[in-house]
Amino acid sequence: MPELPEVETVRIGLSQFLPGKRFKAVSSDNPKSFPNSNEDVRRFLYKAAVKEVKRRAKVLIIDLDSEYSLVIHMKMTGQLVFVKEAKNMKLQINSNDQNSKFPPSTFHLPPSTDAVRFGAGHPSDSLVGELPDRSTRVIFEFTDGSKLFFNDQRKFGWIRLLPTIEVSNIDFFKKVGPEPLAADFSKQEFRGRFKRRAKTSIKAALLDQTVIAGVGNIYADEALWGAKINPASRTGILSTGKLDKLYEELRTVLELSIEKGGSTDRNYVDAEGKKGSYLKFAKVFRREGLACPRCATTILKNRVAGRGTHYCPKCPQLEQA
DNA sequence: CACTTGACCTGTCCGC
DNA sequence: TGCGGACAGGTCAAGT
Repeated sequence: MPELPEVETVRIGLSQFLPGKRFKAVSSDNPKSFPNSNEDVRRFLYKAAVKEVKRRAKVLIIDLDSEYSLVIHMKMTGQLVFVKEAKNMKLQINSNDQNSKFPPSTFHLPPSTDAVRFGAGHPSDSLVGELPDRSTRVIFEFTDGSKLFFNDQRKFGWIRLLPTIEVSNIDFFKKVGPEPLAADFSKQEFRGRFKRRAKTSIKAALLDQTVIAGVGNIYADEALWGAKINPASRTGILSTGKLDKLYEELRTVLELSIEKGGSTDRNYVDAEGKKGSYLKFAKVFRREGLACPRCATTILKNRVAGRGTHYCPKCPQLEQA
């Protein structure tokens, strides 16, 4: 999915457009993507307005003035794309999806309108064409005619409408670790979080959302390269100095990526449908077979913690010598 | 508990 | 060109 920098980029984008917008209609092709009942939608979403768009870990939270919130996890392939002004667009979503094991939603379908993309960059900067497309799972329409599309090829992602006060009680939020970019997140706390995971690889520990929030496969590999740590290293053998270096590198990499609008490997786009450019700056991710920017050794890719893992085999050794 | 593996889905790419 | 298998940015539930 979108990792922390991608979700943060979407949050920043949506924050420009959504506050004050009032929901008029929602449609969904798939209860897995949006399981709320029509009754909940009618009572707490329709006529509610957006107050604020927030993020915790890789999850977006849209607070409404009905004291309800939309909680959104994009998982691997989710996209949230805002489309301003639209007319004559066909809204029969996923009409070709005859094999779906879920019945079509009975949510009220928005009136026909015509898509005009808002803020779309040059076509080559966009992965999103006419919307809705066959990956569109949920469409929100606002009273001014603008729309928010939730596209999700693999259907792992979800959106839930919950009372705002219950958001922090969902299982994921009760267990998730601290925000790595929070001003009060210290090196000491970072080191301490890994004690529980001493016997696993540092890569598995970084990906564990209950240790630190928001790190995924791209930034785990990038931060470990920055700190000259082999991703397969057992967490327990890493020195205080090494973990401190990892703390610095992780924060640097996450901040740089937010500045670059996130990473687009395959599906990720920002709130206006545009790709992020961080991968141009990546040192190891998706660079297997190329030269390490530091020591020119060939970058390898293999499996660590069940995930494709990119690393320089030489840098950590040079460091120890 | 800590740790690993497979499942959830669809699409694409690669080798035969 | 077709077909099977591996793999893809993330969690979960199960197993040891």
